[in-house]
Amino acid sequence: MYQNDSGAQAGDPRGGGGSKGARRREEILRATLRLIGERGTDSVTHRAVAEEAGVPLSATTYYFASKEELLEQTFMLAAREETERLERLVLELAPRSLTVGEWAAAVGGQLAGDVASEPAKHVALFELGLEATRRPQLREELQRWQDAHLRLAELGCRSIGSPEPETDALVIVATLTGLMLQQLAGGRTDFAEAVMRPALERLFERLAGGVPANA
Amino acid sequence: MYQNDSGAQAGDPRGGGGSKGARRREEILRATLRLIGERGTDSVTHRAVAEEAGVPLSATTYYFASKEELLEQTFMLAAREETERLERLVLELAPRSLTVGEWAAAVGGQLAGDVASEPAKHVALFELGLEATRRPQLREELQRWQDAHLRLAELGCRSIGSPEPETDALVIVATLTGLMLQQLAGGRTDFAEAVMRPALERLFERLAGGVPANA
DNA sequence: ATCGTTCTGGTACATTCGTGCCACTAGCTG
DNA sequence: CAGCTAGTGGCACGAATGTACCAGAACGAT
Repeated sequence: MYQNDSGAQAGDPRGGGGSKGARRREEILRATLRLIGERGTDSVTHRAVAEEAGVPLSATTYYFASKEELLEQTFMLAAREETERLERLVLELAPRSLTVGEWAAAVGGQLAGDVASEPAKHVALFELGLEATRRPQLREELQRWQDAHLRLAELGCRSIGSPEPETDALVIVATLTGLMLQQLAGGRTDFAEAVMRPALERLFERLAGGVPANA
Repeated sequence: MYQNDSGAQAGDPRGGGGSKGARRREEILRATLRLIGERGTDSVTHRAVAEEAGVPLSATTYYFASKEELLEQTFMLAAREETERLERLVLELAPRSLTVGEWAAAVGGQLAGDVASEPAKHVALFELGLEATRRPQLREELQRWQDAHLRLAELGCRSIGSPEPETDALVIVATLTGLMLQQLAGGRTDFAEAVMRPALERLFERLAGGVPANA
């Protein structure tokens, strides 16, 4: 039995990693993610996923005991990847002692770029986040995810000399979440420059202590 | 034919408003909202809605031509009500020239209270917002909704003397959205005091110009 | 080569789904 | 009264769904 053996996935899922079966498993998860983002959670059926992934119907029931499990695992994959990406960004930026304006530009640009280049993935993350509202197991994972975000934001806040890094991290994570949602819902192409950047510049600048971003 | 005649609903839907049929129509919409919030968009089927609303199956197809239309109308009902509620709050607070701390307490308390007392409704709003990502007609309504929020936030910003009310409104709406999402996902009972209030106090205080909230 | 496990791909089935249909009642207009 | 429209409620149908099942391929270990 391969099912329920969720501990076997590759730690490094780039290109050719993982055993043969693990790759197929991941293909299925990615297909699910694409479906959720493009056509909504309703459209996730074993058949639709199988077709999207290019595998026979039974492969989806082989790797995942039920539709519930399929959705859970999809969320965990997406959340893990997203956290890693964010982690890379912050850990790369933090030691450089940037100005607030540079932080805003870097974070905003990266975030808006990510959302714009993979909207389906981010829509799916929100959908799954809401799904987690109702499923205890997903809820736990979601909580871990939120905590990771908070820690990263706190790190950034300390790096710009925030006097209240914990509260500020709370505000920043909430704002970033809200902005991502706005970008997804609004669909404008100039979101990064027209909304995300100015909003973050203003926010970071004020939180840092009132120094104008371009001073 | 009653269908597609979406202009007929009551402007004042308390208790006994609207014609006989309009009340049933609204009952169906509210049942749908409850279902979405408690069991997710997937669980919205004609049969489930009918049972939840206490009407026969055919009533759902009589008042709404399709499942799509049912979801659209549900979103519009929820969005309209939510906007009205927010509008009432801001219009009541704005002329009172409150301090930033009072603003934070009022807005945060109200918002957290609303979310806590009707979590299903707010989950449903987010779900439908995501759905709007894919449906042009819903998207338009969502845009109007966002704009209303922005205008209200801008009004509040001017009332606390923000030097950049437009950008600040952007930040505030995004933050409130993110905080609501956090409250829904986290499920902690002390969210209002432990998270929402301090975050908003800090944010409002900084945006207003750096005066401590309790000064 | 032979065995056991992992994985594959096809098919079958009971259930649930959206929706169309129709006979019927309620309530108003003349 | 008749007649019309809005609204009601039960039922049926074809399509889609989750999932079980099974015969066999692939493949490492002995």
